[in-house]
Amino acid sequence: MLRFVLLGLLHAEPRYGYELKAVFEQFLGGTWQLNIGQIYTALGKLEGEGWVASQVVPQDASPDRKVYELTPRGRRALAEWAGTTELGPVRLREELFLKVAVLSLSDSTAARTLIHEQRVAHLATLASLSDLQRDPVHHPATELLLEAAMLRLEADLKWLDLAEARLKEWPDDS
Amino acid sequence: MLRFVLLGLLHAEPRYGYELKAVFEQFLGGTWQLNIGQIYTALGKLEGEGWVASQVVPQDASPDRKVYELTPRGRRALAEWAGTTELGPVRLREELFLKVAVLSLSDSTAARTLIHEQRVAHLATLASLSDLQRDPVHHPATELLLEAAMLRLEADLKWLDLAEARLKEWPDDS
DNA sequence: CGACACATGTAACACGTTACATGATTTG
DNA sequence: CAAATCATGTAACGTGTTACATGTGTCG
Repeated sequence: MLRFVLLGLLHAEPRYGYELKAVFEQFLGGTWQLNIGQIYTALGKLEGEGWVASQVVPQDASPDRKVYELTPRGRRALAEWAGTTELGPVRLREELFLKVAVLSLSDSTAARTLIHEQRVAHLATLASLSDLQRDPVHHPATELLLEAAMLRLEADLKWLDLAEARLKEWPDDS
Repeated sequence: MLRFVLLGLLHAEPRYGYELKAVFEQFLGGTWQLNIGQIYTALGKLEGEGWVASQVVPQDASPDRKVYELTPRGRRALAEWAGTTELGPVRLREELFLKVAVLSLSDSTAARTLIHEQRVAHLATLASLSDLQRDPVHHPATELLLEAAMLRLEADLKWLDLAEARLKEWPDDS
């Protein structure tokens, strides 16, 4: 996935690794921080598959840069990945959901505590995303991503309410 | 995460691997299918950490079973995992979001197509979850999980509408 | 000179996934 | 006997993550 996003960021113009890290993180609105090493291993793999080509560009006032650009095959791979609809049943691998569900099996008091704490945390996250959004620095696509995050947070908050109500209904029947 | 859910399922009563697979998948409402091998490697790791203890139980009418039960340390590890609130910024690593965002950079027509297809797919998934829900076979915790999945799907559908509207506003300014 | 930003890379790990191997017992 | 179900396991892979190593050029 990461590799395809890099591919997507290379679509507009050739870039080098160090730069890509910043572009990537900015594109994600800071919601996905990378270790710089990841960029280079990912680029190595992309090059191995013939999806990008590199070229060392000497620099006057800084170390040499290895600039990558999309190949035609890379362009095709990107289009194929991005154009593929997600089918099949949901993947329900969210820690929060599983924690509440598992806790409800054995210790509904702990479940309630977690719900309360998580609501506070979610509200704080929502607020910080809202602040981020107010900054008009972002690319339109980044704004979309931030809105996705907020909609999900709101959905999760709704779910926390629902979970709390359900826990009251079945006091303790593990 | 998988390991902790197994731990949670062992909280109620000791179980063996083959059984755990079925219990796990049922608990997740079928939204997380496992390869049987995963169970055994996970149990091996849990045993290595001293969180579960096993005991081979000979069987009359079937192969021997290796029954696992929670240790006190396992109980503590489970409580610590489940009781920990998720902090920090959102993790925005959803393929759908990234696909639309990446496509919007270069090919807003393709983005629109993806949005339409994904909406259809999401609605179908929502319907199948709704069917699943009508079956009253599930554990209350499983119902909660299914509702989480549905709330997220609804949020994602809302986002697809929003993304479509946004794409109309900025016709093509990569 | 030392600190810092710039720039590239490797090794090892964590976690989930798949494919494959092995064997006992029941049923047709 | 063959096939299906029950039951346990190993090896290898994919992807993301962390820690670590290395070196250049600038600025105070």
